[in-house]
Amino acid sequence: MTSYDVARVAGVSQSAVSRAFRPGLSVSAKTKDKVMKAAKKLNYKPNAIARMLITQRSGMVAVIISSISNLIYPELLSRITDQLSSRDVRVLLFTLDEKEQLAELLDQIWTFQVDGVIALTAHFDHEDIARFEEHNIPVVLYNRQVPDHPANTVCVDHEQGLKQLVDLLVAGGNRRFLVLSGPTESDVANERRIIALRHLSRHGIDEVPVAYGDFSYQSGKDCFARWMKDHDAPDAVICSNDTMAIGCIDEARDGQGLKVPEELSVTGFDGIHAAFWTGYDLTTVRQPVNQMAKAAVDILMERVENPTVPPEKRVLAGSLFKGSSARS
Amino acid sequence: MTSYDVARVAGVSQSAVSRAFRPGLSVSAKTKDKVMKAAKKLNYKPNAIARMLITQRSGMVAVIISSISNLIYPELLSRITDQLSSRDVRVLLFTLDEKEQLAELLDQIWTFQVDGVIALTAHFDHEDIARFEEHNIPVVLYNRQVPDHPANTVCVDHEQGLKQLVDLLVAGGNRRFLVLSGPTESDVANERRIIALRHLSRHGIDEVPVAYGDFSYQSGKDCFARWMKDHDAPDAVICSNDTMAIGCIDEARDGQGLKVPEELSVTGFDGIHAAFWTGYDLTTVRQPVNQMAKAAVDILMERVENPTVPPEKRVLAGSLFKGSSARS
DNA sequence: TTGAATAATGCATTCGATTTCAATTTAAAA
DNA sequence: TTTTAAATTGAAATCGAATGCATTATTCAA
Repeated sequence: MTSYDVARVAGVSQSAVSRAFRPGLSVSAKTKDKVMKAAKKLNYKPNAIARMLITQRSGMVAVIISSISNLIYPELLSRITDQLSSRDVRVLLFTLDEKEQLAELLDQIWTFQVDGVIALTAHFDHEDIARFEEHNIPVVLYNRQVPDHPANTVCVDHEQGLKQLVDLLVAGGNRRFLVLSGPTESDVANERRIIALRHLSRHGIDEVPVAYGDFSYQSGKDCFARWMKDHDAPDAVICSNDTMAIGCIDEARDGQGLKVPEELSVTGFDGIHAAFWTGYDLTTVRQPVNQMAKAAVDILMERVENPTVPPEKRVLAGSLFKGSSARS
Repeated sequence: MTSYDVARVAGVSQSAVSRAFRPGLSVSAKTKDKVMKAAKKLNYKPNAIARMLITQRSGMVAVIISSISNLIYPELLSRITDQLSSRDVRVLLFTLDEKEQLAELLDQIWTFQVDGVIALTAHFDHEDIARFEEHNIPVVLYNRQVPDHPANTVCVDHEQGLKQLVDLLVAGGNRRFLVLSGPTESDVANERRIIALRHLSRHGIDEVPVAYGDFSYQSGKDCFARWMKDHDAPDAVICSNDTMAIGCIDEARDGQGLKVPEELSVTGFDGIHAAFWTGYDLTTVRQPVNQMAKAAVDILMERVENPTVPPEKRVLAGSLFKGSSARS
């Protein structure tokens, strides 16, 4: 079923059919009506691919996601998809586990002529961003900054969130800290670690030890277990994300026989669903996922409409959730 | 950068460029080499959209997902995406929360000319399947059967998995059961409930009470709490999925002060990551997500290549995981 | 060396809609 | 009723690659 078929049945030209289906174009009510009737009869729907080819707009946005197992991403992905689809834009989903796959992935993205990209991934440096600029494809990064390169970014306010978190822990009497960080390759991990250490230092708490995991539950468990082999238990463990914090709590309780929070405070970051399960009831900083998804889509689509709009970094405040996993 | 540009630089025809980029077509090594050199120089990549238009193949598969918050889906989605991308097929992601949005979603799918559909959703009846057949778009359903309508399906073997689970519980001395089911609108919930009840009955255990939730953590908690208001604690709760089971355990421990598994056995179904966290260590039936994702993609792509292949239902065995959430 | 069979190549058409431009119709103003 | 401006309309070009067909170049056997 093509627009020509509809045109024949409706007794108008093919151009008229096309115009009838695009809003705001010059068609008389009578013609439009004839076209729509014929279209309904033939069950005609305009072919999106032909439209993409001629308009040079695909109506698709690539969403690139690493480690979907990080539980913050499913919800984020869902929200982003909803936001985009309310603007009549589709999501082309790419997963990216290894940095090595990036080159191939970028080729795919060019050939598919996506209108824009939302990157929920760490495997993206300023060179990659530059390549998108060459192709005039706007990109929005999530919780990620590229040093020395202005880029569209949506970030949770780590500074503000971690300040509140650290203040709360110190006020609760915690003095001997351990920071359980994500890997040093991760900007988010580095930022969270450095900021947490800085705020501790402002309370006069220095030389705080750091153990490194990979954001996973298992690494939270293992890192804490390894630490406890050679050290006394700290008062509090500040984890880079909720998943590690949950691993740490499980290890503390079941592996080390420590009571949380009586003998050990544990905090997370993100506000994943599981953090609020009563078995954990994590003290954590919640990312405003809805607003962040909306912000990412808003920023992106504004640049899609108008490519000359300069890059923007939008920082959204997180909210401290006072659970029962930490003395406070 | 179009194939014409490359053709000019390489000193060949546009057809030659096209042929150089498609495998198995008749081009001499010399021509191919000239084309590739020119393509590299111009940084040319074939335009996927133009290709779609002429070949009538989009190289995209629609994945429709409801309730991404069901923790089995993120992993599944990730596996499916990997499987598809290894076949050089992209994922167009759609979320579908309300049945009402389905009509609009289907329109989108037609216009985008996807090569196939993988449906991780309950909102799909045989009428919808029939419409896909009309459009010659193959569909694979996940853990879902459409009565009286042959359809491509990948299912975990509920029968076998639940038999093992029930046998284990009975062998462990559990006699007084409660079934915590997902909603009756859900086929999966119905199947799991009915099969569990049947197997209990084979052990002479009849008239087992059922409470209904909606697969969510909160509903697991709430249902169990509500049940305990008017009843004595059962020996064991068989839940329709892991998330409800986790909710049930949290309510049992923190709300009702019951020891799991000493005073209450709780089992789940699915094998989500959180089920294996030591805080829960759920006895559950694990879906072989990798194989199921692969099976779904295999079945789908076979029908994409050859639309006359008849529908197939593939049932994969789950594996019983004996955690410490149930006496056994 | 010749002829037949095969491989390589280019021309021109095609996919299905959008859009410019010129022609025509309609509406409004005089 | 005539003139002018505005709104509709259709013809034709366009987006960028794939491909059937006819032509030319190559290979191999005789």
